[in-house]
Amino acid sequence: MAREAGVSVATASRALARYGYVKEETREKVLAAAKKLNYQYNVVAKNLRTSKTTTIGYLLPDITNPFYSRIVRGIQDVAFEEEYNVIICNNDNDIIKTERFVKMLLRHRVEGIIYSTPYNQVLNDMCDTFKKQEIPVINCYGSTRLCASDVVTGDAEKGCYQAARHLLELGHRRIAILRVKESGVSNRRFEGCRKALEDFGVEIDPRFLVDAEDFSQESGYLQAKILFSSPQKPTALIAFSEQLAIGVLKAAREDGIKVPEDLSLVGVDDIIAELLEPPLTSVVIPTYEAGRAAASLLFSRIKEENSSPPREVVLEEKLVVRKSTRGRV
Amino acid sequence: MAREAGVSVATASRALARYGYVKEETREKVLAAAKKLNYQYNVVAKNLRTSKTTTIGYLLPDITNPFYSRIVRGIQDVAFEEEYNVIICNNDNDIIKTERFVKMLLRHRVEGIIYSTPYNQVLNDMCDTFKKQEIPVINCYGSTRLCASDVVTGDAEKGCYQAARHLLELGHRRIAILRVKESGVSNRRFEGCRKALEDFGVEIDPRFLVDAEDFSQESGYLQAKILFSSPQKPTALIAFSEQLAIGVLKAAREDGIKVPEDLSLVGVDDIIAELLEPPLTSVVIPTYEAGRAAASLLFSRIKEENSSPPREVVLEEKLVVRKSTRGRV
DNA sequence: GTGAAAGCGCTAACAG
DNA sequence: CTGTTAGCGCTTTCAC
Repeated sequence: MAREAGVSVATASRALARYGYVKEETREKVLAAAKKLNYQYNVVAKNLRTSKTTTIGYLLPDITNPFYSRIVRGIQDVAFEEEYNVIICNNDNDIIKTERFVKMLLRHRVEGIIYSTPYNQVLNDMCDTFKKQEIPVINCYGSTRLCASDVVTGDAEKGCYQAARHLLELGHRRIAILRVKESGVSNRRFEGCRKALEDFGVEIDPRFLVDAEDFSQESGYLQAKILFSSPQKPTALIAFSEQLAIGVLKAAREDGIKVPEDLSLVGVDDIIAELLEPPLTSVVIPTYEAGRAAASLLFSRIKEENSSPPREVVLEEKLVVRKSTRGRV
Repeated sequence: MAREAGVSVATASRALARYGYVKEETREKVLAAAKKLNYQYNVVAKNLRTSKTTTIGYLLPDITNPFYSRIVRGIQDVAFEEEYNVIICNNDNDIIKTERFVKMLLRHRVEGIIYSTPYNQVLNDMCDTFKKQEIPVINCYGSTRLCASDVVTGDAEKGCYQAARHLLELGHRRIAILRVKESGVSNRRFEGCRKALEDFGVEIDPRFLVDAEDFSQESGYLQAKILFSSPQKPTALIAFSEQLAIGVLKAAREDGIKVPEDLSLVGVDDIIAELLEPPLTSVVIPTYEAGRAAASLLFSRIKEENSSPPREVVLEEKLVVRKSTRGRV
C-alpha cells in the first residue's frame, strides 16, 4: 500500500490516523500517496487488530413497524456520528430467530446491544452471557424483566395522566379505558389515568374498564363493539395504543357513533394519528429520541472503564390535542 | 482456543467449518472442546483472512418512511438467510451524507450495494468507483440514471392502467390525474393512465392534468385546492402517491367534496390506505418483495464469477379496490 | 487425516 | 519523529 510513498507502514498508519508524532512533511507525503493509489483504509483489519469491532446490535420485533423504525433511526444517527455500525435483528418475537441472532451477534463481537423486545427465555440467557462478557445491554422500551445495564423508557404515567385530565377538563365523567392484559406499559398508563380521575374526584366505573388481549387494531375493534352494544355508553375513551384507537374508530363508524360528537377518543403512540379522520388526539411517544438516548447510553458505557451503576432515562410523553376530543355539551 | 482440545488450529478450523477431511472422532473432540470453552467463532478474523466481508450496504433516503422500511425488511430477511450483514445508510437525499456513507462502505469493504435513492452526482461517481472495483450495485426503486448492475422496479404502467380502467368502468369520464414533475415513475404511471383512457376512447382534458412539485401531502393538498376551486370539477382523481392522495382527501373535506360520493379517489403506495377514511382504493407496490428481489439479485451477482448482462426484475403492481371509489350515478 | 507455517492489513510497543 | 517487529484469529497451501 502507501509504503510505496517512501515510509514505513507504521508511519503511514500514524499519518492516516493522525495520532503520535509525524512530521507535517512526511504526513503530506503519505496522504499524497494514499490519494494517488486510491487507498482505502481497511476497517476489518483494524477491527481484528484492536479487537474493537465498532459494531453494536439492535434487537427488535420488526422494523416495518413505524414505532420501531423511528427508534432504529435514532440509534443509527448517533451510531453514524460515532462511526459505529449497527446490526439490525428483526426477531418477530420468535424464540428461534432470537437465538440465531444472538449467536450471530456474538460471532460478530458486537461491543454492545440495544433491545426493544418483550421478554423471552432466550433473551434472558443472552443477557447473562453478555453480562459475563461485560458487553453492555440497553433496554429501550423493551422488557424490564431482563437485566439490562441501562434503560430508556417513557413517562407513561404522565402522558396518560394528561390524556385523562384533558378529558376531565372537557367535562367528561364517563370515561372508558381500553387497557391491555399483562402489559407493564399498559399498567403504568392506567396508573396515570387512575391518578387523574382521583384528582378530579371521579370514581372509575368498572364497566368502562376494558382489557384487550393485545395492542392490535382487531382487539380494539372487538372490545369497542362489545362496549358500544351495552346500554351504558361512555362519552370518552382512552385507548392505550394507536392501533387500538383505530379499531375503536372503525367500530364507532359502524355503530353510528360519531367521533368526537358522541365520543371523545384519545390514543397513544402518534404514528399516523394526524392522518386519521378525525385527526386523533393522542399521547406522543418520542421514539426517535428514545433511540438516540439508548445509543448514547450504550456508547458512554462502551467508552467508560469502570462500570457505573445502572442508569435510567425517562422521556417525557406529551398529549397532542387534535380533533377527536371535544367538550361535553 | 480449542487447540486445547489436543489438535492443531488447522484441524479445529476444518472441524468447525466442516470442510476438508476430518476424522469423525477428532471432529467430535473439537466440538466438545469448543462447547466446553464456550468458544465463539470470530467472524472478523475470518473476514480479514478471506477478504470476504459478508457485508452489503443499502442506501436509502430514510428508514422512517414505511415505503423504505419494508424494502429494508426484505433485504434483511434474505441477507440473514445468506448470513450477510447489511449496513443501512439513511442519506436523507443529502449529498454530504451520501458522500460520507459511500466512503464508509468502501472502508468496510462491502461486497455489494443496493440503493433506493434519487439521482445525485456523488452517487453517480460512487457507481463508477464500485464498478471499477467490481462491486455489484443494484437499483431497487431508485434512480435509473445510475449505472446499476441490475434493477428491480414495479410495473408502474400496469398498476395505473388498472386504476384508470377501474374508474372508467365505473363510468367516470372526467378523471383528473395528479402527477409529479420530473419524475420517472410518475411518467410511467401516467403512461398507464393514458393507455387506459385511450382504450376507452376518452380524451384527456388538459385542465384535469395536474403536476405537483413532489409526492408529498402538502403538494397534494395544494393542487387539490386549486383544482376544486375551478368551475370544471372532475368526478374522479388518481394521485400518484399515497401522501398526495391524503392531501387531496384533506382538501376535499375542507371544500365539502364527499369521497366517494362526489369524487372517486385512487392512490398509489398502499401504506396506510386501509386505515384512511374512507379506506382508499389504491395501487399496491410490493415493497417487501422488492427488497427481497434486490437482495437476491445482489447475492447471485456476488456469487457468480462471470459478469452476466444486466438483469431487470419487474414486480407486478396491483389495484386494491376499497371504499374511495364508486360508480357514477 | 493432520500439522506447520504463512499471511490477510492493521496497530502498538519498543528501539533508535 | 520514524522504522522494526509481533500478532489480532482465522484459512489455506503444502508437507508429512
